[in-house]
Amino acid sequence: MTSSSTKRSSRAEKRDRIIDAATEVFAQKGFHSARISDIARLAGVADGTIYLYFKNKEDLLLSIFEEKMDVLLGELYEALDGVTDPMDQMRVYARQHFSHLERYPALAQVFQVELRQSHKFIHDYRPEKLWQYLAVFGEIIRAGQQSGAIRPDVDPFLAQWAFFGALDELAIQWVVSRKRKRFTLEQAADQIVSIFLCGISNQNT
Amino acid sequence: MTSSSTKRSSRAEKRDRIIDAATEVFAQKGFHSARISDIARLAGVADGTIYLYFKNKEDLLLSIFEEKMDVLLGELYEALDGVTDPMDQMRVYARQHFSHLERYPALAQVFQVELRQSHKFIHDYRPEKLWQYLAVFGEIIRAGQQSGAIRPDVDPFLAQWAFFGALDELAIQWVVSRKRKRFTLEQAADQIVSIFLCGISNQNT
Amino acid sequence: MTSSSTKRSSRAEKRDRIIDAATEVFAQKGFHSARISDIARLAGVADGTIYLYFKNKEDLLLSIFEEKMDVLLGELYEALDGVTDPMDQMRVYARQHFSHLERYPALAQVFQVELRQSHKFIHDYRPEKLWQYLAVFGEIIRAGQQSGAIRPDVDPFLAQWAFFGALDELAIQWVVSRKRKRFTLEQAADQIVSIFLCGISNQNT
Amino acid sequence: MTSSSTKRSSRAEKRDRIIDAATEVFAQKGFHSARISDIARLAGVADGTIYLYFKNKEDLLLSIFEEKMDVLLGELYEALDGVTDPMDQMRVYARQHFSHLERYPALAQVFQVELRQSHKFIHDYRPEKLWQYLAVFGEIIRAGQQSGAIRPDVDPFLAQWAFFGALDELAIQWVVSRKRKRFTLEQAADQIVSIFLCGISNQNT
DNA sequence: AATGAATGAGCATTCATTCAT
DNA sequence: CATGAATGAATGCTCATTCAT
Repeated sequence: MTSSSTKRSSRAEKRDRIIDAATEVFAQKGFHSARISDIARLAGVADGTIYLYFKNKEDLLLSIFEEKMDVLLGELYEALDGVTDPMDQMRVYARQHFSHLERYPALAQVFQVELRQSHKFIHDYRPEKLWQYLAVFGEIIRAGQQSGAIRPDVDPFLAQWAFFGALDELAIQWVVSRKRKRFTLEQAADQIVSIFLCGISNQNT
Repeated sequence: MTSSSTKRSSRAEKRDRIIDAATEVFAQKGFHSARISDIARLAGVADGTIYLYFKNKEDLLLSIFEEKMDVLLGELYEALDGVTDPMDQMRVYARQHFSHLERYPALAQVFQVELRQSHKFIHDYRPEKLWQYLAVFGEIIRAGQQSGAIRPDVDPFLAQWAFFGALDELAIQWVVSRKRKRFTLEQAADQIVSIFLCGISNQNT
Repeated sequence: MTSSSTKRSSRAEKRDRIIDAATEVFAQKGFHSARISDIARLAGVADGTIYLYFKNKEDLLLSIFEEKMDVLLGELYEALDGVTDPMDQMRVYARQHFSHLERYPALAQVFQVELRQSHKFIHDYRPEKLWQYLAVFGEIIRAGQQSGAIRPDVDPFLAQWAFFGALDELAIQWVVSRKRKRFTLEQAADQIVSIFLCGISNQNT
Repeated sequence: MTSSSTKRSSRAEKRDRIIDAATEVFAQKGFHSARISDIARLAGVADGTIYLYFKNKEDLLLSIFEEKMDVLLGELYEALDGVTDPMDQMRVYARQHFSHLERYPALAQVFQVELRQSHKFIHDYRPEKLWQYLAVFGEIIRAGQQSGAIRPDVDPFLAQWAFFGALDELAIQWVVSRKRKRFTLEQAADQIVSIFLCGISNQNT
């Protein structure tokens, strides 16, 4: 390993340490109450070092989003690999989404709660990674419509947001009802998929 | 009219003026950027006066929620009055929800965006009015299950959140995409209801 | 005394207390090392109160200049009152200038040293009060030229800056050589006036 | 040329590059706003390298003063070489002073403005090179007094500061009124010398 | 000698909230 | 009830300087 590659890897590693420390601290104290010095201490670096890697506190929050959305997207593609039936794809999509939140509780808190405290994220930011994530669902619908498995009068754009909204709301409720979980995410995934696939009406069965 | 009732009504009226001013200012500048003095000026009162009516800035935000949820609930009950078919009830529910947001854009901004900037609202607050609003939907489902119109294996609790999440997410997208709306809320309402009722699968038609 | 005049006078009085405290602290610790909290403590107000009267730390410094230049100008006019001979006027001008610095050592430090630490004062600010102060000297020259007492080939604009520069430099030297004064300001005033009036050449006597 | 002398000369050359870069950057952005990294980039060295040649940022500023005062002094001696008449010597002194500032505008900015932003330069530093520069003028006066050309009651110490103050103030005004120069330095030099030599009174001519 | 990544001290300023009038 | 002047807590960020390589 060359000196330059050592430096590069140590640089990336330090960046990761900061991202992870920030995720923990943001989850624990909330974005606004989290102090840069808290994050620095947990990451084992000086306050100023954070600013060598991130423009400011908000950029650090948005970087968590970018970084972890990459992981989430990667896992999604992997999970969908080989699944061809649109109904199965949706089930995999929902389960994978919730499974990720379940495995990374601090990240779940940041994604479902803290990120939305950021005025910038809500107002100015263009969360392209999220759109890409949603577009996967949109594509499932379009493909299903092509194959005739899905009703042609469904608007893929609206449907993907509705589906995501359902997932997201249940994820939020699951995150904020820390103590007494009223449901498991697996149950939730299956219900949502079932409703989206078949509706709730009894008339068609 | 007695002097005391005059005072009472003037007190209530002043409270309303503050609530409305706060809604405007929060919508315009965002919760965190909004200054109490901005709200006071718009309401035509002194800064300190606001603290005679509300405990603090966050209480003011939450009071908008409480106050306006009452209106929203009232309108919902009114709109559902006389509608008996569960399917029709859901359609009315969704349309009424969106219609309200459409009529009060500043309030929509506060409900869909600013309210969620409040650490307290997200973490500690128990938004009972929201639960009550959701429970109306849950009851529709339960009644439909009683009458056999709705599948018995649908969990009303999860379904109400999923439905609300879908409505909510589309409402957010509609609010934040200020300039170029990609859809009307009426379209969105009908799609969501259609999907919830019948699902997206083609197999049953 | 009406309530409003009481308020006004207490307001002006508080402003004065802050100005005086700032003068002391700036003189003692230097502009950059002086902390707002130091000034607030000495003035007997809260840190934030200072910002009700001044835009920021630099504005506070420049306000000392404005405020005290008014006093300086007032004293100058008073001292020149009734003096008609240009030569006498110049002598009065120089003595009055130095006498003021001598009586207010903290202010002298601020005027001669700290004010010039302000990037804004040097670069952007238009010290109109200073120009007015200088213009008094320029007028003396012009009047002297009218009456024939002063050489017509002297450029009043250049001469006023040269004269002020001489006064100013000696004032600086007097201020910074805190411990061992090598001269009195009275001596200095007389020498400068003598040189300006008669030059240093021996040929004319 | 030995290797060591090569190194020494390259060392001196690098030091000069840093001095010149610092002069430019200080003149352009002001002492406080100038960043060491700006200077390093312009000099083509690493940030840390500057600290191999200078103790700190302030030392760098003062080193510009020391370095360039040597040049100024050298030029002054050269210009005065062969001039024997005290009156001529003063004229040469003033013209040489201003001519130097005119030829090196960035240096003029640093000398007339930025140097005085340094708390250390004003308070603690003993600018011996400046005293030496002034002493040349003091010597002219003393020699003139010996020869009878200059009034014996002129205090050479006060006169040299007064003369320097006049030169200095006009230099500052010339530097800060970047856009619209109200006078040329040549005019200024001649006026000052004329006033110092003959005074402004009309009575002696 | 040279590098440049890492350090960490240091503080002006805002504005929600209070309370004397 | 209403006012609005006064309060004071609370911290992100910069950048001169260091030092391991």
